[in-house]
Amino acid sequence: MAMNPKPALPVRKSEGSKPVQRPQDVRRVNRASVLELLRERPCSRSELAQMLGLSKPALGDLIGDLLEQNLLLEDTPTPVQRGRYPAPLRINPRRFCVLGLDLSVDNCEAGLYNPLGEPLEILQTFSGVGQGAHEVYRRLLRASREVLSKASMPVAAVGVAAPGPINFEQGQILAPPHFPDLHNMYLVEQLQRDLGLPVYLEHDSAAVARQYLGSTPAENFIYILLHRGIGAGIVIGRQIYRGQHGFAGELGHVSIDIDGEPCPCGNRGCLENIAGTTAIELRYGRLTRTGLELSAIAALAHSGDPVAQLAFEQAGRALGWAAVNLVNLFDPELLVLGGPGAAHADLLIPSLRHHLNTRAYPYLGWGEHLPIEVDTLPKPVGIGAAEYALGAVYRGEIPLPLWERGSA
Amino acid sequence: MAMNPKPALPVRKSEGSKPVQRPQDVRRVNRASVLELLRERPCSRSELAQMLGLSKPALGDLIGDLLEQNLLLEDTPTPVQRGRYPAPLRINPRRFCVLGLDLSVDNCEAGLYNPLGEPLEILQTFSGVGQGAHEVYRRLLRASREVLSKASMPVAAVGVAAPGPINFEQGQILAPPHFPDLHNMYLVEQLQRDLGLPVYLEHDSAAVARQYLGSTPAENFIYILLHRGIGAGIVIGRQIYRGQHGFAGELGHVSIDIDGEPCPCGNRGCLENIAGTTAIELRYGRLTRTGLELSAIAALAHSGDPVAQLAFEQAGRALGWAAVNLVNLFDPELLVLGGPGAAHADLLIPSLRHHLNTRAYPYLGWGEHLPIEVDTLPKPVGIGAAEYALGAVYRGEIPLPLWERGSA
DNA sequence: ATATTTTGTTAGGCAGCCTTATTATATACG
DNA sequence: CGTATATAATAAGGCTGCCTAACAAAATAT
Repeated sequence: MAMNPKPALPVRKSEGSKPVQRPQDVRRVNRASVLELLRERPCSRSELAQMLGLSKPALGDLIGDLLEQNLLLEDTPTPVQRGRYPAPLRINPRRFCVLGLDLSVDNCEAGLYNPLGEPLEILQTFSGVGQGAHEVYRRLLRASREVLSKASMPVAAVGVAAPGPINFEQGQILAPPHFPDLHNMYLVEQLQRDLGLPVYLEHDSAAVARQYLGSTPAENFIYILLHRGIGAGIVIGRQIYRGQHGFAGELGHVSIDIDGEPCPCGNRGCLENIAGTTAIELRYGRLTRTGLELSAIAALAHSGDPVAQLAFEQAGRALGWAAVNLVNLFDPELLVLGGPGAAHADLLIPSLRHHLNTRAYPYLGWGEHLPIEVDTLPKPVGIGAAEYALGAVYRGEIPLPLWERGSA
Repeated sequence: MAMNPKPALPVRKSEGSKPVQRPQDVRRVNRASVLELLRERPCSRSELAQMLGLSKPALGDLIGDLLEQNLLLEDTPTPVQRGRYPAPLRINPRRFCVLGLDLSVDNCEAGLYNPLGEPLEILQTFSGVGQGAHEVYRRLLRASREVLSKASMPVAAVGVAAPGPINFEQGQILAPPHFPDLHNMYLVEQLQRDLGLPVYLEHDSAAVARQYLGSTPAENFIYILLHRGIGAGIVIGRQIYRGQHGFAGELGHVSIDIDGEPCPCGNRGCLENIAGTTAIELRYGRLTRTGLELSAIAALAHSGDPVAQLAFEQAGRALGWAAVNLVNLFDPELLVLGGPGAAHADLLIPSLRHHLNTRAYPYLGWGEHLPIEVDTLPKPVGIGAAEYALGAVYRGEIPLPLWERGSA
């Protein structure tokens, strides 16, 4: 089933920024802006109008639509200052929900999220790497159905994050190096058929970056996802950049050493063979002839073990090198470290920071001033996947499921 | 004069994509689209309507505006097929012109360009590196005024390309390593004052990329500018990406070797110290104890000199390494080589291509299929600078200068 | 009580697009 | 030569979505 030669259904391209060519598109744009602002915090009509630079009547009209669709709730006005009290508007957290899936090498996760992106119900299991496409997909579907059965509100869409590379046109996973079961799987088509919902597929690293957009005002940043591999979610103008073939951000396969060790990917000296979590474990293992897991090595490093510290330091140094190059190429506003490796960011950041401070193009000390944030959110990939689905609803790409009038 | 502590005039941010929030903005967007299409080739109203996906009446109306402003000319209908002949519309090449300036290390160039970006008049001289900010600016201004005096149509705006880094907010050149005369110069403010025209400042590498946009349909590509330094113009969705501080694309200071030679920029193993034109000259010089210029070395390489060939091959290999990393990070659709170094692209490309083919993330052979084009346009930087000014006119950011009615 | 301030709505208008119908200009062909 | 057909461009009327100006509502200040 995973090997269908061709997809039959039309496949949704996600995050498609349609051209703005007519007045109706303006409405779509403004509607999405309103919802994005309201995700941050409740606002009154006046406040929204001012923030967006639109007139009060225009905004009132727009809000009217959203209220009618029950996407927003209007709370009772609360005292603020003198003058009529503003009526706080907020997103209706019970209007609908979305399903967010994370299909990673060792994690198979299905979660329900409310319109604010908050988790309602999460089911985590193993993806079953090495047991074949059929089995992997079966687990994913089973988890999805189980979670869906618990939904207490209509489900609008599904977002799924998977390792790249991905063919977005066809909704097909191509050839993730550490997850051969998925090779050439038409994931979108299958899920759409089996779940009967619109499905949005995204890179895992793009998904986490998408998720992080919610908690940062940064316009241009790079989210470095540290796990066995290393991915980069590239955000430009608050848009995820995917590349021509949906392939951008393979930071793990950037070469740090032109004559380095060959990597299965074809390149040499790939970053992820030096700074990926597996690489850290292997390095420590080679030095000590043991086979500890990452967290154990981190614990040793914290308790002063110099070899364990070295293992992390070398990874940090390589990441620092990568960071310098990213800065000189992208000039981002922010770097974010996330994923399993980021749990031990305190061991990586000192050498990363040192490299960045001393080597990034030094004018005005942009290297020194570049903030590095650590994303500690528990399940960032699944949330990111859900965000894609949410975004589609916000942009009005998906017809909203019906709701029972009166169920505030 | 070049050291004004603060700029007084409001400085124009160039290429600012204003938000689309109201119906009028839709017009602006569609107007710019029409003009971009007509730059490629003359089209009829029907053809334009179909290409843009707009209705014929809407397009007719828009064209009416543009004709009224004399920005377009309507030629006599010519036989094409049966049915009424379409009236070809084209951009009026005599409606206005723009000034394009290139202030590079060894090139100081002022040119007039018509609305199609075609050069009308170009004056090339030396920038006077090492003679101080005052002298450099004097030369630029003098060349500008001399060229402007030859203008036979109203001048709408000025575009100027300079080496980075640049502070775009302030219109200030910061600290180009090879051109200390320019450090901290408020170029935009001075030019606006001295020329009395709106001025748009851009990186040299971004400018050439902007220029190349005119001759390629590619959405996402990277223009690699090979001169003493190496710059990258990053184009995403047919927009130049500048980075948070207008600093993106410093490809020359990406490190190819974490333990390589120190570079004045603070990093080690910088690409431009291996593959820049100066680096090639130096490498050949070290090997042969001579001091030839690049073109002489290239001539020797063509005539079979193995040392000269090696000097280019090593640069090509480093560029290939960079290309692989760019592909794995950006997944571009196209790479373009331009600038003085690109004149000898035939000596660089074989090893570059080899590296790219064997090492880029191999799925579907995207490395192998990635086209590499060589930009052979004679003065690409000046044209690129002019393009920025043209774009501003097309987007309607600049009030068009008056014209004498009747001067078709 | 009355003035003031702030929020939100109503009414009327403009811009820009669409659809449908009409006019203009050409070829094809009996 | 006249009519059918095809294509281009315009005209008329309508819808959407924004704006401004005026107004109604709801609170505080005095």
